[in-house]
Amino acid sequence: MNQYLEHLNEPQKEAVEHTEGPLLILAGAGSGKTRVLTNRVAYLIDACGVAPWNIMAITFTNKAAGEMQERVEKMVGSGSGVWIATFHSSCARILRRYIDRIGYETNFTIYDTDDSRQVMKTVISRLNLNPKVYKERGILARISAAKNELIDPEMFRREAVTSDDCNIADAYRMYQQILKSNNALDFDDLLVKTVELFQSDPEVLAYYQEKFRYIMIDEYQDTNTAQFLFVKLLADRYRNICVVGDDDQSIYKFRGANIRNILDFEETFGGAKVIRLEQNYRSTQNILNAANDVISNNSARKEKHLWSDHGAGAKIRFRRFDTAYDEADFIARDIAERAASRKCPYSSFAVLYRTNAQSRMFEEKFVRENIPYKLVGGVNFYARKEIKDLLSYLKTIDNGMDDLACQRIINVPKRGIGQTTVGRIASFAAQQSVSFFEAALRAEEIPGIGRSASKVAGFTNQIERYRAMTDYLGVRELLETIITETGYRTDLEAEKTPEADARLENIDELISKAADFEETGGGAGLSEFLQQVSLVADIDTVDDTTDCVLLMTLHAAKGLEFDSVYMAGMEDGTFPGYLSINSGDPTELEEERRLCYVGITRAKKELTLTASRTRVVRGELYNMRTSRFVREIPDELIEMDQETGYGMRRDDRKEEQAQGYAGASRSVKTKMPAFRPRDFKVVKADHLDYTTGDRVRHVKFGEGTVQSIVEGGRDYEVTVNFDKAGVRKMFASFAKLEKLS
DNA sequence: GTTAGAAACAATCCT
DNA sequence: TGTTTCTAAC
Repeated sequence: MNQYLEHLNEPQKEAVEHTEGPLLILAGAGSGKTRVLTNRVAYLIDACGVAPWNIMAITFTNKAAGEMQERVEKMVGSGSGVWIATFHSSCARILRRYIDRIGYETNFTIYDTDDSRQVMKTVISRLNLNPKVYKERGILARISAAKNELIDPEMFRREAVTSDDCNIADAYRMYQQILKSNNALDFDDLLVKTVELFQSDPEVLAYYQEKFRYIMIDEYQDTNTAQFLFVKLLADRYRNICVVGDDDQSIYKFRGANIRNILDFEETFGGAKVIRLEQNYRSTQNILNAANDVISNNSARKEKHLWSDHGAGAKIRFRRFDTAYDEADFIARDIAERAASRKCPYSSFAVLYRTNAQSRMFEEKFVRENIPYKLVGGVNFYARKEIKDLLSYLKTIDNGMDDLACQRIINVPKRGIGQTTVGRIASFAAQQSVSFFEAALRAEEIPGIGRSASKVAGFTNQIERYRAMTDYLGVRELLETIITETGYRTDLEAEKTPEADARLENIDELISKAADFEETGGGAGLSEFLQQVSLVADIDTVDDTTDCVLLMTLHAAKGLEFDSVYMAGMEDGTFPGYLSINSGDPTELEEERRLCYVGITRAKKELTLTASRTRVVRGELYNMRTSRFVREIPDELIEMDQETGYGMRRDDRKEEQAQGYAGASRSVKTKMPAFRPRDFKVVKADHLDYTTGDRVRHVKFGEGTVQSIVEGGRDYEVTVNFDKAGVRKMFASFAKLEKLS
């Protein structure tokens, strides 16, 4: 038997061997689809003699792409040449080569959400739209939705009926104009423009159709219309398309994912073969049963029969606490205890929650318990101010048309170029219809610019020098030059605050990423570096070599698995989120339920669900009911907590009536200001354990010496000279300083 | 032109 | 609660 068929079950084998024609693999959670995909690639190359460069595999994350690439290379030898990438990177790669055929330049910039918002702000003010009615985020959401459906500004305009829609259509058109004049694309454009390129240039399309004779798409249930068309166009010639997905794991409707893509696959690609993978190799039967019970409450889905031969395993634990504080505390301690007693690595644990805002408390508790952890998501590394500043330098150097990047750094670090000057340059640029940078080059011509002209010239000279340097300097060296010469580093070093130090660390990290890129990038240039950097997802930065607990949202956990999973915040209003409860659209609740299904099925051996009776949302405290999803799991699968009595799973009668903030309406929320978790921190201690001159430890700043203690009305104000973090003033009740003997 | 402090405002999930 | 924008003073 072929080596790539060994250790596979029957349907898996069938999936690997079915190489010609359209194939739909309905792969339940944990059914070994990644294995099937990698083996299928290897099988195509080794057994069918397909050239590696004729194969394309689309994965959901860069991380998954990297892992798959690695595994394939291990099987068929290194340098396989198979194209394995995400939709977005694939499109970026294609556009880097051919976008000049549709009127952009190949060194285009990719705008992130932040950049898009900036652009939209100008659009709103230029169109004189009422900013009270038209928020950037809202308009951008509409535009994004349109792009996902491949609706361009003209079509949007034609279909607009209300005056509101007309305004949005105008905004959409102007937004695209600005992007184009900046030679920039937003995330959605990457797909839209690639499809546009394929549709308008038969030569390019034919080239890629010929190239990608075998196409595989993972997580097909989460593709949107633009992605579907991209795939459809590419596969049209050879029709060797294999898609893998699970309709129960479709969790990206908000991003335009169209579940019809997977449901209609057989019709779209006539004669498609369908294979179901229903044996689960990941979880115990208890976990699987819980997942099945929850998901069976959804109506629109393909029935499946997932089973496992791993045995029943441990019951699912459910714990309920008074506050989210206690909840986080329990999870941190529980993990610490289990990791120690079982001698299992921290990386076998994960804490999953619905929203990033929930992560804060876990971080705090994990620091306190000394548990190594990695927070996935939150503020994206590349969204940090210092990183965006430096990247804007690179963008300005790389793409002189990117006005946004240029305006961002023209006065960073301070060069004495203020708003008024920037405004004058911008209007001159508009009037002459040149880019902002070009206008800056001709600063002397700008009326009223006065003495600032020389300052502007200093900036443009600097940028032009850097541009010349790109010929002989790599990205890393260029970055280092910028950081030193502009004084960016010295400015931060002079600050001597922990925040500035953190920024410096981030900058060093960026430099090492640049160095990394130089080593592995094969001589690729600045545009490629910037592209790679703009397309990294949070989850991509997780490396499995460091042993730590992962904290992340349920969305980010997709595709991952852990021995022990903690799902926190199992409350109506938190999860499912109140928006989905109050929307009146049952499909939104079903999507949340699928998210719950995804979460449960991440667990291999152990699943712990936790909830809190109260939760602070935007500074206000609400009473919470246990999540309906918890109640959808039958009693016999759940082990409750006897010791503390916190485990009462069903809310008692009274609580059932008490209105959580997810209740029928928002007005019935219960405010309990006296109970705010913050409040009992502000209670002044009657005495302090330490006094002036004592050595103390702070959870964040480390060790230091107490310089003075001032008794204030509500609290003691303590001044501490920390060894690492310097002198800090703080309130005793917040600082929780610990005396060192 | 720059800064800090106050007021206003916000609403998942992600490339 | 946390962040961004506005305003007033340096």
